[in-house]
Amino acid sequence: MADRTNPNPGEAGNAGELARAYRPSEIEGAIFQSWLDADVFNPDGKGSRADWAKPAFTIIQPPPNVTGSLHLGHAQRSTVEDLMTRHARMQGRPALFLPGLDHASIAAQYVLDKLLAKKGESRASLGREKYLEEMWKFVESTRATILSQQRRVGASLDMTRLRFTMDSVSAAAVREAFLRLYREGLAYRTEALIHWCPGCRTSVSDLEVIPTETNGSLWTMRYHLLDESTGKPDPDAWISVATTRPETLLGDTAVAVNPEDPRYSAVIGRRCVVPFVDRAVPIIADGVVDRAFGTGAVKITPAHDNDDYETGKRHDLPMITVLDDTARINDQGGKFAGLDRYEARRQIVEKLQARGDLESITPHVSLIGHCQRSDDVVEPRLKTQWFVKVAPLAEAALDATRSGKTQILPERFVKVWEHWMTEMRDWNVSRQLWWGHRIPAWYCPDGHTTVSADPSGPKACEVCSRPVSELRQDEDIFDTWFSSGLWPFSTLGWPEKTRDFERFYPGSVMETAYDIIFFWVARMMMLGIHLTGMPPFHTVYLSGLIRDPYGQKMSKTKGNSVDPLETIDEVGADALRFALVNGTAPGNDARLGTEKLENARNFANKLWNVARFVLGARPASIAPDATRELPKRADAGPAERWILSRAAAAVEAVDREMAGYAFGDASQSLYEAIWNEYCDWGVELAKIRLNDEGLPPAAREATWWTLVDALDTYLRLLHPIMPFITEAIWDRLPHLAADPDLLIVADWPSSGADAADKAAEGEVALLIELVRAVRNARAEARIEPATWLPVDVFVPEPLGATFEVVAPALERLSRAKPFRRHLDIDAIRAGASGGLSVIAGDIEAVVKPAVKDEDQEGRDRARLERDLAEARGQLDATRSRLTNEAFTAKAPPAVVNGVRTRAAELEDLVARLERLLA
RNA sequence: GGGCGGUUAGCUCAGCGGUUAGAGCGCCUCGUUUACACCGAGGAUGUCGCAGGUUCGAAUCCUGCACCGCCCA
Repeated sequence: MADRTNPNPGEAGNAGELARAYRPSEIEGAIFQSWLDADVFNPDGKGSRADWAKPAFTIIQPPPNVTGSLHLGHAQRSTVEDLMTRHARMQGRPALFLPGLDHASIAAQYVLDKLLAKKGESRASLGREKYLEEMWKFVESTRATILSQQRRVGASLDMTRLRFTMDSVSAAAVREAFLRLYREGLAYRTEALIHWCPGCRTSVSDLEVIPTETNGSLWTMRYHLLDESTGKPDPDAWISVATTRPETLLGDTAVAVNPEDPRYSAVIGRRCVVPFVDRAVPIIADGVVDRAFGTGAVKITPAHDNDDYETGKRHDLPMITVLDDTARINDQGGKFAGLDRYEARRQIVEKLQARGDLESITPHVSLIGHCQRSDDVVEPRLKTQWFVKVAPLAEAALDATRSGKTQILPERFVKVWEHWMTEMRDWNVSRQLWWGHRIPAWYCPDGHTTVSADPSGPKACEVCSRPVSELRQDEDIFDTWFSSGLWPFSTLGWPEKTRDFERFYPGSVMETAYDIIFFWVARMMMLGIHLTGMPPFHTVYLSGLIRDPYGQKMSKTKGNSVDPLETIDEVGADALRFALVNGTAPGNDARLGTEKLENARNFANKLWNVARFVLGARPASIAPDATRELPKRADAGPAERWILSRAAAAVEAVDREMAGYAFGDASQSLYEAIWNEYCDWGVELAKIRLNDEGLPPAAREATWWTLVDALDTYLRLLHPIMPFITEAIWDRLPHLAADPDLLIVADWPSSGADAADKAAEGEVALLIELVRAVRNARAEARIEPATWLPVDVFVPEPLGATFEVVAPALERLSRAKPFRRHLDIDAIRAGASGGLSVIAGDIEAVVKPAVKDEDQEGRDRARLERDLAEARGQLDATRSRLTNEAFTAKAPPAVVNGVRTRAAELEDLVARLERLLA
C-alpha cells in the first residue's frame, strides 16, 4: 500500500519519502482508486465499517442535469454534501451519499434541438420515437462526463446506487404517485389558463416564467357602442379602451369598467362591438378595474390574460382562443388568421388607425413574462391539462417545518418558504414535450379517463370496460419536477418496501442552492409527506451561490464561469474544497478568486510539509513500521501536554461546528489549529527535544508519539473537508492496532477529557507569550535576528518546573542564549537599564544586547511607553466599568469577577511598566 | 408594492449581547535556524453604512433612513 501514495518517485530518494512540495495531481487519482478498491462508499460494501446500531445518515444528491458539465456551484455543493457524509461515515454511522442524474426534459430538449438543427434535423422531422432514440444517445455521452467530474472533487458517492430520473425505478414511482394522487382527487384534468411558451411549444409552470420589464406601448382604441335597434355599431358613440396587446382583441368577450367610475355609469350593461370580428360584447362592471389605468375601461380577453380569465369566470363570459401553438392567429381571427402575433398586432393597429378608431399610442413599460428556457414571450392560453391540487399538500409541508420535523437552514429562509407555500397555486404538471415520463392516463371515446400504474398500461376503460385498443393515451409528459419531487424516495426503490427504503428513508439532509427552494424542496416535501407519510429529510441546508471575484453570477454565456476541473488541475481537489468551504456561511453567496485558492493550496502544502517533518523526525529507537503508541503521560513534558490539549480543544470545536452545520467555521478552526498552533509552536517546541541526545529515549519517543498523536487527530478532523491529502499523509503515519487501512473509515476523534490539560496549556501559553515578547523587543530595537543574546528572566512559581523543562526550546525560539533564571525579581530589575525589558504575565525578563546604544535605548523606551499607554487605556476602561454600580449589580457575577481580575492584572502591568520607565 | 440579505482593515469575507473586533490576500521592516519562500519573525491599518432606541454593557437586539443585491407580486 505504501507505493500507492508515493507522490513523486523520481524526486524522493526512496519510496517512503514525501516530495518537498505537495503535488496533488500526482496522488489524487490513486487515492480515489484506493477508496473504490476498498469499497467504502457503499455502506454495505466490503470495506464499510458502518455500525448499523447507529442512525443512518443519508444524503440523496441533488441530481445534476444530464444536459451539461458541472460548474463550480456543483463542486461547492458536492463538497458540502460529501463532507457531511464523510463525517457521518467516520462516526461509524451507515452513511449513504446517493448519486443521480436528472433528465431535465425541457432543458434537454432545448439542447438537443439545437444540436439537431445543426444537422438539418428537427423534432418534427424525426418523429417522437426517433427523437427519443437521439436523446438517449446524447444523454449517454454527457452522463459519463458528469460522473467523472464527481470523482475529481472526491465525492464519496455510492455508484452502486446510481439513479436516473428516467430509469425504470423512477418511472414506476412516477406512475404510482400519479395514480394515488388521481384516486385521491389530488390530481385532476381540466381546461384552465396556463403559461404557454411558443418557442418550446409547451406549457411551463408559474416558476418558469420570468417577468421582465419591457418597453412597449399603450394603445387607446374605440369600441363603438351597439345600436340595439339596428344591431349595428353606432358610428357616433363609443367607449375608449386601453390595451398593451391590441392583437388579443380578436378574442375579446367584454369591456369592463369600475362600478364606482362615474364616467361610465351610463354605459354599464350596454353592448359594444369588437372591431374586425364584429362581435357584440357586454360592458360590465368589475371592481378589479383600475380607474387610473388608461381610460379606465379595459377590454376583456379571458382566454389570453390571467386577470381577464378570472373576470371572465366571475361574469360567465365566453372564452375564445385566438392563438395557436406557435402563437399565430387561428381561424377565430378572421382575416388575420395565420399571422404571427406581432404581425397581427401591427396590422390591427394600422387598420384601426385607418378606420379612425385609434385614439392614441403612448409609451408604456409593462411586465412581460418570458420563458426561462427560451426567452420567448410566454402567452397565457387555455389548455386542458393535468394539475396537482396543492393546498392540502402544502399544508402538510408547512406543518412539518412548523413542528420542527424538518428544519430549514439558515433559518431566515423559513419566512420565504412559508410565504411561498401559502401562496402556491395548483401545479400544472402536463408538458407538451417528448423527453420525460408520459402521463399514464388513457381516454376512451366516451370521455372516460383511466389512470394506470401498470407499466404496460390498462387493459380496458375502468368506467365502461372498452378494450385498451379503443383507448388513447395522453400525449403529454410530466413536468420534470414531478419526478424530482419523488427523488428522495424513488431513489430508494419506493413504492416497493425495499431494504434501502427501510434503512435510509427518511433522509437526513437535503443540501441545495437556495434558488431552487420552490422548484424542488417544496415539491419533495409535499409529495414526500403525502406519499410516504414522513417528511423526506430532517434538515434542509441551503447553500449560497458561488460568484466570480467581482460578485457576478457565473454563467457560460458571460464567459466568467470557472471550470472546476481546471482548478483542480492547478491547486488540487482539496484546496478547491477548502476554498469553497472556508469563509462561507450557510445561505450566503461567496466569491471565489485566485487568492482564496492559493491560500488553500498553501495550507495543503503546509500540512504536507509538517507531516514530512514529523515522519522524518522519528527517533531511531522506533521502528519505521511500529504500531502507534499513545504518548505516555509520565514521559510527556509540558509542551507535549500542551500539544495534546490543543488538539483536544480542536476536536471539541470542530464537533460543535459540524453539529451546527458551520462548516466554514470548522475549516477555520482547523486552519488555525494546524498552522498557528501545531506548526508554529507545537512542532517548534518539540524539535529541540527530538534532537536532544542527552534525553532518555523514552522522553524523545514520547515527544514524537505526541506529534504523531496530534497530527493523527488533525488529519481525522480535516479529512471530510480535505480528503485526499489527509488520506495520503495518514497512510504514512503509524497506526493503532484497531485502525483500519484507510482514513476514510477511521474513527472520528472523541473529545477525550483526559487529553485536555488546562493547567499545562496555561503555563505553556505564558511561556509562548514570553517568546513573543522577547522577539518583539528584539525586533523593535532592531537587533540582528541572527544574534544570540543572553536573557535574564524571573519566572515565578509554580511556573518554574515547566520553565526548566521547556527552556531549551524557548531559547531556540527567541534566539536567547542563555536564558538565566533568577529567583529574585529585584535582581532582574536591577539589571534592566542594561537591556531590553520584557513582561509576559507575571514573568519579567531582560534581553541583554552586547552594546546598548542611544538609538536602541530610544526605540526601546518608545516600545515600553506605547505598551504603557495601551495598558493605561485599558485599565481606565476597566475601572470605569467597575465603578459603575449598575454593572456590578446587574451583570452576571462571572463577568464582574472577570473584569475585576482583569483590572488587577492591568494595575500590576501598569505599575511594572511605570517602574521600568522611571 | 411586499419580503429577504448585505453595508466590518486597501480588497474578499468571518464574527451576530460580555475583556483589547478577527482571518486570508495586499502593505511596511527583517530573515537562506536542515518541514515548508506555496516559508519564518515583527509591524501598521477599523468613529463595525447613518440616526435614534433597548440594555449594566451593542458590530451583535429593536425602529427609522440611505445605498447595493436578490426573491416575490
